[in-house]
Amino acid sequence: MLTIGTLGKKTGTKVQTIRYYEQIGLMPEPGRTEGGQRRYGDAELDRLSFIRHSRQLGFSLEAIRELLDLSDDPNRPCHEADVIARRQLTQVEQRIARLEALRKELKRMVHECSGGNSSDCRVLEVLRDHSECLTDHDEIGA
Amino acid sequence: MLTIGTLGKKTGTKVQTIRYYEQIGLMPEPGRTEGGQRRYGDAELDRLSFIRHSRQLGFSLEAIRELLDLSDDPNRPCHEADVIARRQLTQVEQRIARLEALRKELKRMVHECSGGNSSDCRVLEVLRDHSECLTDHDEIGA
DNA sequence: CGTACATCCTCCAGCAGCTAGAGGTTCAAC
DNA sequence: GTTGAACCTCTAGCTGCTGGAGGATGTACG
Repeated sequence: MLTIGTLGKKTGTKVQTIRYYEQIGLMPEPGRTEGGQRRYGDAELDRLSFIRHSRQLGFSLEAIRELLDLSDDPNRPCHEADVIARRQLTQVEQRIARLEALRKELKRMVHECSGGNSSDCRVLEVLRDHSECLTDHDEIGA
Repeated sequence: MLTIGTLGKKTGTKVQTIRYYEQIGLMPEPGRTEGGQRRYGDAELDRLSFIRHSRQLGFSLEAIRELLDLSDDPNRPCHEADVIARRQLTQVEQRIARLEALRKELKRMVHECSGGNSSDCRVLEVLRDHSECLTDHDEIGA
């Protein structure tokens, strides 16, 4: 039986985060000691590891909820998990593409800086005037 | 003189967002009509364009605040703006690197899915067991 | 058995960067 | 004069946590 602190250490999760996961129903309500402290078993350890690992791969908590539901029911088709993972992959690829565009623009901006006063700073100038940009980057960064 | 709605349309900003920028001091308090409605001039249009464009390039509102301060004072050295832009570039590059690692992992996961039941789903299996991963990806996605 | 103190508990507030809605007023056109 | 779109303020909510106050519990040591 693990305390919440030990569980946190084993999974690299802050204690408050575990309680938060419980609050939003991602983690089950665990057993308690007589005094009211949470105690966890191996099932919870596995579940939290799954959650954490999914987070590291960038899945949203909602996506993780779906994945956990699938994982809980061994008869559901694998296809569903695959769809979620592919969706995540697409999102990651889109974000990379956007960030690449930003990187290009920023690099250009920075390289043109020649070190005078802000009155004739290329960085500020580019920010002032979108028309100097190579790409559209309509959507907001990140 | 522009209404807040027109200013929003010209800069691709929602009305509430403009008011939010005013609230946090990024946009100045504009003049008002007798009835209390905001009216904007060209200076505000330029300023908001600058803010929006910087956001598109991924700068945080805090960074934008610094850039605006620089922009407001033509005697400050360009160097400062350059430092901010380079910092941003570094952050973007780091995010790209992390996302590339995620992409690789997700791709591998997805390709291995052969379409059975969730009981032997590779996607779920990989999520369950971090040790199957190629990379470390300690830090959380995005 | 008593005590120290690390860890636990609940509850509430806050971060970025907006976004949405309620409930009411103003402006501009017809 | 009247309509109706756009404005106003205020509050609350989104994601995914994180931190702190103020107090209870659990365990180790003497």
